[in-house]
Amino acid sequence: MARWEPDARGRLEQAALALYGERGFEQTTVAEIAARAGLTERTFFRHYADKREVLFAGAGSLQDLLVNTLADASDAAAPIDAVASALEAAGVLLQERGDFARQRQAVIAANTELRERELIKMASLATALAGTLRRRGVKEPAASLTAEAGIAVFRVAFESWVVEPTQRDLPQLIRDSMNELKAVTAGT
Amino acid sequence: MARWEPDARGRLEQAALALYGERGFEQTTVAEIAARAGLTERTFFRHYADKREVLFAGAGSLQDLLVNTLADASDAAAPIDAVASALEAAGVLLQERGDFARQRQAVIAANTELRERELIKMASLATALAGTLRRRGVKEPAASLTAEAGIAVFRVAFESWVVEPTQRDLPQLIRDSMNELKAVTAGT
DNA sequence: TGTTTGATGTCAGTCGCTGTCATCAGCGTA
DNA sequence: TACGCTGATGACAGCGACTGACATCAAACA
Repeated sequence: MARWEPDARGRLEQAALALYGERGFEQTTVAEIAARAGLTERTFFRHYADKREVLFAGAGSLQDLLVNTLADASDAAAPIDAVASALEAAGVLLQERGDFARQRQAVIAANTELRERELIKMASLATALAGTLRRRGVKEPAASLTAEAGIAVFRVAFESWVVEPTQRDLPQLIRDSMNELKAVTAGT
Repeated sequence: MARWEPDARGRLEQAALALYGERGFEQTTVAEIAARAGLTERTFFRHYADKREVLFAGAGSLQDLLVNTLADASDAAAPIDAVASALEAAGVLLQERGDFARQRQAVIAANTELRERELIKMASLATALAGTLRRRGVKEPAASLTAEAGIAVFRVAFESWVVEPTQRDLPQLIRDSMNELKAVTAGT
């Protein structure tokens, strides 16, 4: 017989997403999240650094997927296209968790502090992509610019995917956005 | 005879920048900032929404300059080049306040919470630029992509300008970064 | 001269977050 | 079997960020 119910982290994440969605992020206390998960406030902070981080538990695996896909991309591909393929792989992952991703994004969009946290996670993705590009031989500032541009493409595509009523294909939206960026940066 | 010393906001900003630089952001309390400015903690929060915001008082005027410059750009210029000229104008402004900008940036770079705040300010700039582009007739998602790409260029250029020991010209760095982005997104 | 205004002070209170110590089922080991 | 160790959790005190409510009082105004 286990001493505690298993998967404390999962229960905390579920409780937090539900409460943030019902009452809003600011109107929810950490004590309430912990109580719904059958735990105490102190235990919440043993699992998550702060009240926001509980919504971003999956960021690490997304970053791993991005970096690994980019690292495995063909050397023949131009850096921007290698980044594009990595972004599409991330798009596939997010689309598989479609309902969860949309609910989570609605909560984040409703609160400025959560948007801040999301932005720094995106910046972390860009930094990781830039490092991988450098390991592939891309020099600075090309590596950082390619990575930042890629993340910008991803952000715009994800934004429209979340909002759209008709569930368009996220990887396709990413490809479209990338083509749009190329068109927009092409000289007149 | 004035009832209070004038320029409470300016004194708070100076005190905050100095203390954040000396002890670090986390090790500084709002009460200490207020005391150095000859005020109370409560008054600090009447001028700034939170402990971070005191470092971003100039963000509004920077955004105004960006938007106005973009709005006044020649209709003949491609959107990305109109954005580039606005970014260069912002670069001139920052370069004029060179020492202050560098000291401020060192403080921000040293703390994650401050980097989060800076990222959302940059995102706000991108949103404002995208709106101005739309008013100039650019459609979505081209407007958002152009704005986001422009901010990415600005971020990379500003980063290297801050770090560089030799004080290269910031507007020139922005032009170089923009050209690098165009090269990087050009098809193979 | 009386009134209003606006920036500030004072104080109490909530909540995010941390340090510290106690608890106790399960595990390995003698 | 008995014993000690481990690791996840609970309990509690405390700090600092931030807020609401009320008081103050010089300056501007009627």
